[in-house]
Amino acid sequence: MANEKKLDCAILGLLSHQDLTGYEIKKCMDGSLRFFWGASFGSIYPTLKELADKGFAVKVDTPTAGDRNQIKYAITEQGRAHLRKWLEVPVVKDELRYETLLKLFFANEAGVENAIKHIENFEEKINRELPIIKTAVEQLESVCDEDSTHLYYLLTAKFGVKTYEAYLEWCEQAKEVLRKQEGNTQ
Amino acid sequence: MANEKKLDCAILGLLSHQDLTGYEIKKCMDGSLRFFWGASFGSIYPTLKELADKGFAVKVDTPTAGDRNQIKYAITEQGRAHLRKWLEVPVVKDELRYETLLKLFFANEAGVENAIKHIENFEEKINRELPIIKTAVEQLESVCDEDSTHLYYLLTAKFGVKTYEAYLEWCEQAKEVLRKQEGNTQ
DNA sequence: ATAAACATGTAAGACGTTACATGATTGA
DNA sequence: TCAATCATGTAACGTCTTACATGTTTAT
Repeated sequence: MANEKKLDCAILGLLSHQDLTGYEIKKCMDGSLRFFWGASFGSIYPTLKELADKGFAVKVDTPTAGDRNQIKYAITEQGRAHLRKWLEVPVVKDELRYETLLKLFFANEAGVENAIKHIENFEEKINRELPIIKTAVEQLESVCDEDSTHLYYLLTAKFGVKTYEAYLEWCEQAKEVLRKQEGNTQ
Repeated sequence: MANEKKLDCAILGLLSHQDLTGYEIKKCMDGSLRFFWGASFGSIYPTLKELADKGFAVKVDTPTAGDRNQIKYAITEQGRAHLRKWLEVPVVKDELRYETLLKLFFANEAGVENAIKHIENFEEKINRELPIIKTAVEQLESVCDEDSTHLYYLLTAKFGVKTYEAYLEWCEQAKEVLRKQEGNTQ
């Protein structure tokens, strides 16, 4: 019960908000879920078929946009029940793999400048993403009474802002420490 | 070049600090790398063999503790070169999968109380871990001149403190928002 | 016309976890 | 003596990514 395939639940969750195609699901993953979840086409399409096989989702006819190759899926009652059951089970594990920190941890082998470079790359990426999330927060704050799904989206976006700001503070601090070191040994 | 198997590099990195057995490597993963990397025995032992096959590591005789079933590994010059090469390549991607946020994002389907529960579970876990990391920071700060590997360890630990504190702030905020909601709709 | 984005899918392979199997050593 | 920890390993299985294959539609 606790070890459901998570992509199943992620997709089912998206379908619980609205009917979607595989392509649109990918866009959600790269959009609102971007900073805490991800999936490739190569996993989305097969999973969507599995979901249909299990009766958790069904293809729906799209009268709109006639014969674009689209296949829209809708969640079924069974699918909704499955999703709900998963939601009620406690989280098993948040899986974090910061390649940046891994490289930093072993940076002794490659030198201070190299370490600073990794931190700067990380910082740049965060600086690119943060304004996007902040914009999302503002938009969501203005509409979050209309639909309670917005509220949860808002909370995850706020999580993004909090952590990204913490990242940036750390980057400053870490660079400073390393620059001092640079003077001493190198 | 950029797509090295990361566990190879993580283990090589640990071996660059000191000779280790598979069991000890696992303890490092569950210790100092805990909050940003992880690996199971089922991946460590086979990887260690692969590393030996490739000439990146070698078994070393342990005169100490004679015939305990230990197999200690040491990094070779080739292994060190491989590690250095990986360290010099920019980070490909930090992979974050917050199951907690995934459940929160779709919490509309299971209700406010369920959402609060997930946040509280998350909060508890962070509250358990944070003092451990803080202790590590203090210890590292007192010895970080002796050995520059300590400096990098310290920086990653500080990252942990920063982000964990941000998590906790967010938890408070998020619970407050949800408790307000609870009054309104449920 | 043509590039970008839309749209779906498969196959191969990499990677990792869980569960199992086995046994020694240490400390209470 | 008995539980915990030390210690190594394999097999089955699940999951995901990458690369490939294919074709349409839209906007410039």
